[in-house]
Amino acid sequence: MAQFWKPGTERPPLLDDEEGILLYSASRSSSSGYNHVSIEKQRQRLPVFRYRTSILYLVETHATTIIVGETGSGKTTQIPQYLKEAGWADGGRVIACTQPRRLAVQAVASRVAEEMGVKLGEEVGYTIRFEDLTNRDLTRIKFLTDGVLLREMMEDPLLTKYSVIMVDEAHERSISTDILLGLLKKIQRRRPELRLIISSATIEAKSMAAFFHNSKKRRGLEGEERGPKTEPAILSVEGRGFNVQVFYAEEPVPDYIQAIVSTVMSIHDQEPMGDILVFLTGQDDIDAAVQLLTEEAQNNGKPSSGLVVLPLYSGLSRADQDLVFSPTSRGKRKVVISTNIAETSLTLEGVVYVVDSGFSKQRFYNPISDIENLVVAPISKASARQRAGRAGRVRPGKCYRLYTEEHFVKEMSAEGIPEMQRSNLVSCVIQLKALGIDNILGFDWPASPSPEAMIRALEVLYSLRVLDDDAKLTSPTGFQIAEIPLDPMISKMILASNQLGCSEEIITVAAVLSIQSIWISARGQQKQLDEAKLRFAAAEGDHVTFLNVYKGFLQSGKSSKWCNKNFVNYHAMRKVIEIREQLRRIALRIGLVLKSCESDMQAVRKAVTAGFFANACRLEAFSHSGMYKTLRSSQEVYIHPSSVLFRVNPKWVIYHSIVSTDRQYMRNVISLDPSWLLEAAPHFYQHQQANSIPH
DNA sequence: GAGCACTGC
Repeated sequence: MAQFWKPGTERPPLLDDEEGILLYSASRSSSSGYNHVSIEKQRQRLPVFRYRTSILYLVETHATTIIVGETGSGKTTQIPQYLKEAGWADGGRVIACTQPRRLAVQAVASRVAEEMGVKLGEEVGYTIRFEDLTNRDLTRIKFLTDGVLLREMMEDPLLTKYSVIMVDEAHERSISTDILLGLLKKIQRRRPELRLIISSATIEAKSMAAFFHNSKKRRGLEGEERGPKTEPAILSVEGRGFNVQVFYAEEPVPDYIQAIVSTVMSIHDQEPMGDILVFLTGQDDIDAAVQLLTEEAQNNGKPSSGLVVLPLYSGLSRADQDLVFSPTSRGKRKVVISTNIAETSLTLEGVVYVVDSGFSKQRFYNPISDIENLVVAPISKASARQRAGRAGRVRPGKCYRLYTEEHFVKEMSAEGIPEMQRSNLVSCVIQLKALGIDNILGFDWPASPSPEAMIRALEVLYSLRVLDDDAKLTSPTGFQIAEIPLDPMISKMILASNQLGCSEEIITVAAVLSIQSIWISARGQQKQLDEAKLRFAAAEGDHVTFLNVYKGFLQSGKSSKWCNKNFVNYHAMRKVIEIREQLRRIALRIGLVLKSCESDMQAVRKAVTAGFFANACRLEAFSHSGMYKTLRSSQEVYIHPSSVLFRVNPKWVIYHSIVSTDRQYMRNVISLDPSWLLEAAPHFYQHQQANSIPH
């Protein structure tokens, strides 16, 4: 059994994306009827209210204000209202507040509309992909995802309609937040009247302030006293979370699944009621832990019989995910074993105990091989605090860390590596180019990506004929591709389909490729899933198989029953329809002609080749193990067993992506004729023609 | 015959 001790008194700051929304709803339900508290009273009770005047003063006098706010401080819902009350939305101007996630945008916007007593979509509105609930003439406070605001910059690079832009959850450091921060800093120089509010966690506040501290004086303002101060202001607002007591393992834990089982069992046996949330890395570990714990609880006789053990990860069906939100019956204790999804994206009420493995799966990008890997790695201190905070939402809680305090203090980094420094930058570079940022290598980022990754992205875009010899966007190809909100290789495939007469089919393929999976994750029902797949399987490969599934879905009248019968994920298919519809509109806007090639799958395969020529592979001549080598760099790769071409092993294939485990597996594969490579990308393959491509 | 942290446009 794992042993813990308590080091002094640590009170983890509680960061949360919902920003007190749940506290509101709790007080509403408890006060319904006799103890009614007016919305105005509720607003005044929030910690942020005490800082109203200071915040307005700082925003008035500083170009950038950094707000450090903890859970339930109310900053997200209140600050935009304070700004509006102070006149920042007068004269047709708009106050913007960005969020990293769609759900948060919707939740916060509807709460603010309710508080202001206005109809959502009028004075208060929101915009997320596929959904614009704003009114050009009426909306004064607008919530949106940071990705949407970036897209808006393509129409209006200086974001002229906004008087104040609040970037919320900036400490999460997503790629779009970082690009946005870099661009907003540039806009500030051109628009001294614009005000920025950056909401951030404690650790990040100083580096954020340093980033926005503009040492260069603005032209025309030297010696003059007008205009806001360029040095950012920092203001801290306390939260409303409960105290969480933190315990560390005495010794390093050799097997964290086993440690989780014993820790959960001892909490269950010794601690008062309250649900347990366990953070693990991925599906495999979670399923193993759920099974072990369930067995343990059954063997352990009566004190443990009240455990309800549930897994939580994004690959679960919607129904299985919803189980973790259903209330437990009296005398039962819920144990949810989760990935990082419960760290920020989903909030579980009723959690009093958190068990933290100290690890998560993180993406790392290798610009040399151009491959992104998922690796189990230690989390940051910030992440550990965030996890602990999940125990203090309803009452004081406890957090059990399955690592030593020494490890926490000495080994764990203060904050995680920003996504920007762990990713392929192709989409990011094209977006900046489209905004007229020519000197990509000299761009002022909150965290600079490696030059290798930048150069690799420029190379890929050059090979796609998106950038010319001077690294400028080509016309029309480069500009058209920048308009399409997808990976540039997919966008290039769409453009090619226009000439090949198969755009109707290719936008379907593009929509399917841009979501996780269209199949139901079928643990334990693998055989049935494989059989279902065979009903749609096409000899050409996975892309054509997707077209068959899509056709079947339409013929069924978009039926969820049909989906379940065929192991197709109904929610994924709804998303495919939405994305496809958006792509259709964009295609028409950029001047493409929508045309079906009917049953000419050669056209479809050629279009795929036009976008993904760099991912072409050849089967090794004497290989019976299905080994392929990439044409570009002679890397050893294999067709993933989930592909319809697994064991079919056509001589030439193109893959959509690589999953690396013990081998490099190609996911989503299509066969091709190698002569198409020269047709699609002569510049890329000419020099290889002599030795590798037959003609 | 094997494996997919999480967002977002």
